[in-house]
This record gives sequence, structure tokens and C-alpha cells, in this order.
Amino acid sequence: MSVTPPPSRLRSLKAVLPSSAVPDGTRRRILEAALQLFASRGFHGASIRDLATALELRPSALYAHFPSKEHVLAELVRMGHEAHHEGLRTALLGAGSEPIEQLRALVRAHTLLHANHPQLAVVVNEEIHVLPPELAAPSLALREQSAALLHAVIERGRAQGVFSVPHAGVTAAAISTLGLRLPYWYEPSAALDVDMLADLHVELSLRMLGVQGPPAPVS
Amino acid sequence: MSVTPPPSRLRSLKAVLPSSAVPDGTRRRILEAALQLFASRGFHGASIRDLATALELRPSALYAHFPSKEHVLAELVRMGHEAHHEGLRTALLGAGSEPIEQLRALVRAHTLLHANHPQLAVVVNEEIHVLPPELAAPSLALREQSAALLHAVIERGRAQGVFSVPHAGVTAAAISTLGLRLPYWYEPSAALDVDMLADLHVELSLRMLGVQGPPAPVS
Amino acid sequence: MSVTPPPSRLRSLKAVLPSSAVPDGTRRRILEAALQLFASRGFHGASIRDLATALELRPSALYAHFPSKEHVLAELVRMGHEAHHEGLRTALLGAGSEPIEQLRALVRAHTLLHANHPQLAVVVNEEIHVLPPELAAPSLALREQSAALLHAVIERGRAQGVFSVPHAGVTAAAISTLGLRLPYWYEPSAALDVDMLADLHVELSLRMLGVQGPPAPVS
Amino acid sequence: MSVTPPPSRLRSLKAVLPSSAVPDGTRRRILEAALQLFASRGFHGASIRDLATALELRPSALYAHFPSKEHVLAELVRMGHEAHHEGLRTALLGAGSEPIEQLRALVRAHTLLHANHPQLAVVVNEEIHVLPPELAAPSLALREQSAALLHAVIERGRAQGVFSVPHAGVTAAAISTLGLRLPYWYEPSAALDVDMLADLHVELSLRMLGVQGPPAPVS
DNA sequence: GATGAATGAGTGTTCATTCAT
DNA sequence: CATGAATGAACACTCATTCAT
Repeated sequence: MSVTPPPSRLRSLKAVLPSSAVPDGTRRRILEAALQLFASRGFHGASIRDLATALELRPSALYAHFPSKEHVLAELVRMGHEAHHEGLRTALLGAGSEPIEQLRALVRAHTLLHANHPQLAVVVNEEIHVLPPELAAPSLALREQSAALLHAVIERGRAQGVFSVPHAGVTAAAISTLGLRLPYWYEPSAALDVDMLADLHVELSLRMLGVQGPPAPVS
Repeated sequence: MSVTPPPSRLRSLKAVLPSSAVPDGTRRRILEAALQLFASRGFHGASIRDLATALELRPSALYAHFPSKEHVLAELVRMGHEAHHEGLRTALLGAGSEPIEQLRALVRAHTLLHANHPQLAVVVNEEIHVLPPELAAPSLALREQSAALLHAVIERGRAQGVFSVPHAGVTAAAISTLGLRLPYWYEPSAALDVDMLADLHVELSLRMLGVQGPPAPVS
Repeated sequence: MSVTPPPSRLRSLKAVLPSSAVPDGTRRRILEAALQLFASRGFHGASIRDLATALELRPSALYAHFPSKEHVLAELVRMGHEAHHEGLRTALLGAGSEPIEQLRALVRAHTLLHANHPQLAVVVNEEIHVLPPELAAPSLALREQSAALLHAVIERGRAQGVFSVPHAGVTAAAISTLGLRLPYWYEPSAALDVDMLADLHVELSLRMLGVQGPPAPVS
Repeated sequence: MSVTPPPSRLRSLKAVLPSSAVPDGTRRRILEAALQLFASRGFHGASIRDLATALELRPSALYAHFPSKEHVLAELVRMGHEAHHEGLRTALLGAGSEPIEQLRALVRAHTLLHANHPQLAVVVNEEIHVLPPELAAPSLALREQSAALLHAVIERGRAQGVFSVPHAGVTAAAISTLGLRLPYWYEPSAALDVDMLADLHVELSLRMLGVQGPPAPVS
């Protein structure tokens, strides 16, 4: 009966995998289409038939590449967490030893990842809970490692007296959150491109950490 | 057949409706059970049968109270937005005319609502997208009004020179976001109760707005 | 493509449940239709859709009465074993204390049950192996009790010297087997009705046990 | 996904083809693995994928050797019936002209075949019904010829007055049945090896035919 | 001979919903 | 108000089989 399109929580941008690790071919196409569908309708809201239709394949063909729908999600979630963790780690490595520079690098990378891969960010954060524990575990481990990177930088900055913060945990959560909600409202534009956005998030983070930034430009 | 419990994205606290507007009775019990289920498994992940089972009722009995599963969600989403909007409006009314006091009031109310009603916050933010436009519209309108309250305060503060901010929109988004992710990590405790949390969010918000707070206490 | 009817291992007699314990209604109709289908095509060869079609129902309607296809089979297998065990026990109770009379009663009951309920005999014996252990267990327990009845009679007869047998176990198996293959070749007729058949099996059993019967009639 | 092994109706002995007519190679390996699987799970319960997995092959590889799954079964059924018929014929040829000796030979051969090739016995008897008539026909013809051999011996013995039997058909069925259920309970052991079993079946058959055997040994 | 990718039909089962009682 | 029985569509997934390589 229904001819109206199903509701979607994200604009239908082309979904882009962050990793070059997945070789071209049907497997990659499945992951990309699934990323798009899971991001816009949720794991339970997107059926294997929807996925097959989007790929111009028959549902059964998917099972030559993944043992189950859950495994497709698990792979996306794993890739998302790895790209995120790798992005943070690489940023930190190029940032010298100053806590302020390290924080700049982390926040910038965090924001760029979420702004450039909004679908993956959504899937990773909203759908990981449908995975059974054994499929979610590797990603949850990575997540903790990534959180630890931020915490360590904040603690070092505090120890050195460059950060001044009422509550390290809540502040760290606030800084993380800056990126996590991006996919729901941000869309790159000339007036606010990803680079400017990253700069703004860096500035806001430093303010929360009690670091006096340069004088704020007019809006 | 399945023995293992389905994965859940939230701890299974007792779900609590914010409003006294719903009279006791089966209708209220349905809303409370649905809130719990939709929050922990998502709208598509929780079936009418699950809901009926949780209520010790037969699925068909629910249709005497709501015309469809979607209408149950719509009602929750509406209540959530109304409670939120009402909470912000009330806070603002009691806050005097100073932008700093107004912002304090808004952030405090925003944080308390999300900390005290985590299930409703999750359902309102993650599941509204499954509603067809006509059911989602009233809530989306309220949401814009609530956002406008925050924007107006920030703009007034800026005009009066008490807020100094690199980008009003991004900063407003950052402040809103502070509350939205709470349900995923925050749990009230003696070491960090909801009141302290609200104070911390106020402090972080003011810092982002360039307002020098009191000297930060250690940890 | 295929328009030819699926192969069947049994003639399509009306399947008859042995028990009056199942009340009339859809549940009973399902059991009867399943008995017919499982007997003629095997559990795996008969689909839920076949069953629903035979009942002029939609497949989903079956799940209001049984939680799974396996549970339908399990119920049939249980009923078959209970009817069998009950039949043997009742026969034995009315047979006095003479081993020969007791054996007569057991063989007669065993044969009548298999001859009168060929579908149930086939399902019970050929399909029980598809049940998971927990569903098969009660029936397997009954089966052992039934076997024990026959063994006990043979042993008592041997102890009293009225039976003379080269190997009790093999002979007991041979007597049991007399009934088990009946559904594959026997069809009641005026020339060989179930009563005559039971008499013949009694005679053959006694001969195997070394008991001199009455002079054999000419074919 | 399933971790528990599928239920099986036969112990997982190594399945052994009776015939040296099948040359070594993949075709023979397929037949042996199929024999094992069809015997333990039934034709419909064992998939081409199961078969390929057991052979460490891909499903498509099987189609270079057999045109369909049904043809694999048909070949097994044909081989089983030929081995059986050949076994009976050979036994009869070496048995002289006395009905008693002929019957001894037939029963002995029948029992040895079923005891030594339980999987084939099960497949031949329980799965032939899934074959379409044209694939089953040759085997059914052989089956009738084998039955005719037994009937002929019984009739000659009756005509000569050495057998005395209440009903030739029922008695012949009883004698045949002796072998058919063997795979479900018999396992060769030192206490009851196949040779002893064959002797016992000969003895039981002769008793059913009214021939006084040697005095029965104790147990 | 064997493979990997695909197909089309079909599997058992669950879905939200209806309706007579 | 609530139930039990039913529906029709959809679900994730498996089936035997094909075919280009």
C-alpha cells in the first residue's frame, strides 16, 4: 500500500568507506550500500531485500560474501572503529609533545572523521548495540583505547598546569560528544567547511579546558 | 526459542514518564513499557509482542488503547518534546533578564531533563526518524522552538558583549549536544549526582561562550 | 515446473490419531494433517506451507497452536509412544500370569497398534531422529519401558521353561520387528484382516520362542 | 551458525560401499560421503552443501560427477539393491537343492548384508521413496526379484512338506523384516558377531517355518 | 575437474494488525 | 477491555543448481 519512501535519519549522501583496506568488488559494494541503508534507516529498519535491491542483486547472493546480516554490520562497525582509532593515533604521532598541540590534533582528527564519514559515525554509534557481544567486543575494545588517548592528553595537560578543568571525565565526554552529534546537523558548505568546523571545535575544546585562545573573530 | 536476552543500548532502569498528564491505567502502563523497550532495543527491534509480553497482555489488547505501534512511539516522542520545551521555558521564566543567568537556567534544565529521563531522551532523539512526517511534525516544531530559545539567549549575550564566541551556531550545537549523549555514559552516583553534573555543564557552556567562571576546583 | 505429485512412502489413508486426549479443534486438525504429511513424505519433505495448504490455513496461523514445526512432530511422536506403551500395558494387565498368555497379549496389541495406525508407526520410528534430544527424550524413555515389558515376559517364560530360545535379545528384537515394518506392506483386506494378522504374528512369535502351536492351517 | 551437531539416526561408522564396481576417485568419494549423510540425516536432511563440506569440495564441483542430488541417491539405491540381489542369488547358487539349505543360505546372506552395510540398508529402505518413479523403477524391480527368491524357496519347502506355515506371505515378510531393522539396534561385538547373528536369524526363520532346529543353547 | 559468484524458488518463522466473541 | 484465532506481508536465510572462468 505504502508508496511513500521510508523515513530516513540522514540525508542520502553517497556513503564512503574510510578504508582502502577493502578491495573493490561485490564485497565492497555490499558494505557501501549497507552503510548507506543502516545509517539512514537503522539496522532493523533496512532489510536484506532492501540491501539486495539497492545492489541490483538477489538476496541470496549476499550470503556468498557475508554469513549473515549481522556480520555485515559487524564489519562496518569494526572498520569505523579502526579508522577512528587509527586517525586519532596518527594525529597524535604528528603532534609533538605539548598537551595543547596534542589536544588540537585529537579534536581536529575526531571532528574530521565524523564530518567526512557521517554515515559511518551514525552506524558505529547507534547500531553497535544490536550486535551480539562477541561481534561487538573488538570494536568496544578499540573504543576504550581511543577514549584513553584523549584522557591521557587531558591528564598530562592538567599535570603540567596548562589545562584547568573542573571535572576531567565530564570534560572529556563533552569534547568527544562534539563530534558524535555532527552527522545529525552538519553539512559541509562554503560558509562552514570541515576545516573551519575542526578549528571551531578545537577552539571550543581549549576553552573548556581553560586555555585562553586568540581573540574570537566576529561570527 | 532464543534464550539469550536481546542486546540493549541502555541499562534497564525503570523507565519514568516525565509528565503527570497521563492518567494512571493501562494506557500509561503501555507508554512506560514501550518507553523502556524502544529505548533499549529501538522501535524496530521491539515488537508489539515484546511489548504485550512485558505488560502481561495479549498483543491485540494494545489496540484498544493505541491505533498502531507508530502511534505509541509518536505519543512518547510528543511527550518528550513537550516536557523538554516546557522545562526550558519554565527555567527561562524564573531566570531574570541577564543572559548569563538565562543560559545557566537553560543548560541546567537541559541537563537535568536528559539525566533524569535517559530513556525518553534516547527515544526522542534516535527513533523520531521512523515516524511518518505527519506524526513527527508537532515534535519537530517544538524542537525548533527549544533551539530558538538557546539561540536567542546566546545572541542577546553577544549583543550585550557578555558572550564572546567564534561561531554562534556551532557553539549552540555544542551546548545542546552536552545533554544529548548523556544517556549513553552517565549514571547518577554520589560522586557525580545530577546536580553536580548540571553545574559542570553550565560551567563548560559558559567557558565556550567566553565567560570567565570562578577558579576551577581541583578535579 | 514440476506438476507431478511428490513421492510418498505410504498410501494416503486418512490419518487417525490413536488418542482421544486431543480435543477437537484446530490443534487436532493440525496434528492429523501433519501425521498424514510426515508419514508420507517425511518431516523434511513436508513443509509448513504444505501443512497449511492441506489445512486451508495460512502458515502463520499454525504458530498460534505450536511454537515450531519440530514441536508438531514432537507431539505426534509423544502421542505415538504413549498410545503404544499404554496399549501394551493394558494388554498385559488383562492377560493373567501365564507367560504364553502374556506374550500373546503383547504381540497382539503390538500388531494391532501398528496395523491400525500405520502413519503414526512410521512417523514415530522414522522421524524421531530429527528431534533435538530434549524433545525426543520423553518418547525414548517410554520406548525403553515398552521394550522392557516384552523382555520381562520372555525372561519369565524362559525361567519357567515354557520358552526355549537361543538368544533372548535377538528374539525379542525379531518379535518387535514383526510390527515395525507392517506399514510398508500391509493393508487390511477381507483375506487378511487385522485380527488374522495379529493371530499370525502371535503364532510366529511363539514358534520363535520354541512353543509348539496348534497345527498350522493351510495358507 | 549452528554449533550443535544435527541429530542422526545411525552411529557414524565409516560408510562402506558393498561393491568394487565403483572405481576409486572423486565419484566414489562422493558416493561414500553421501551414503554416510543420507543414512544419518536422511536425503532431505542432508544438503548438497553438507555433502560438499564433508568432501572438502565446493558444491558446484559435485555436478561434474552427478547431474543432480537425486541421481546420487538413485545410484546408491541401485547399488544397494544390486548388491542385495546379487548376494542372495550367489548364496542360493551355492546351496544345493534342499529347501532348508536354500533358506539357510538366503537368510544368512540377507542378514550379513544388512549387518555389514547398515547405512546402505537404511538408505535403500527409507529413502527410495523420494526418488521419482523412473529412477526408482530398476531398484523396485530388483526388489521384487529378491522377494521372489524367498517366496519360491518357501513354496518349494511347503510343497515338499518340510515347511509348515500358517500363512506364506506373512511368514516371508517376517523373515525379510528380520534383516531390515538391524541397522537400528545391532552393532557387531565379540559377544554377538555377524556370524552368530546370521545363525540366530537362520534358526528363528526355520522355527517360523515349522522346522525343528537343534536344541537351543542356553542364552 | 574445480571454483566463485550468482540465481530463483522455497525454508521456517515473525511481523503488525483485525475481528468475532 | 481483553482474548484467541487468524491474516497477509515480510523477515533472514538455505536450497539445488548454473555458468563463466
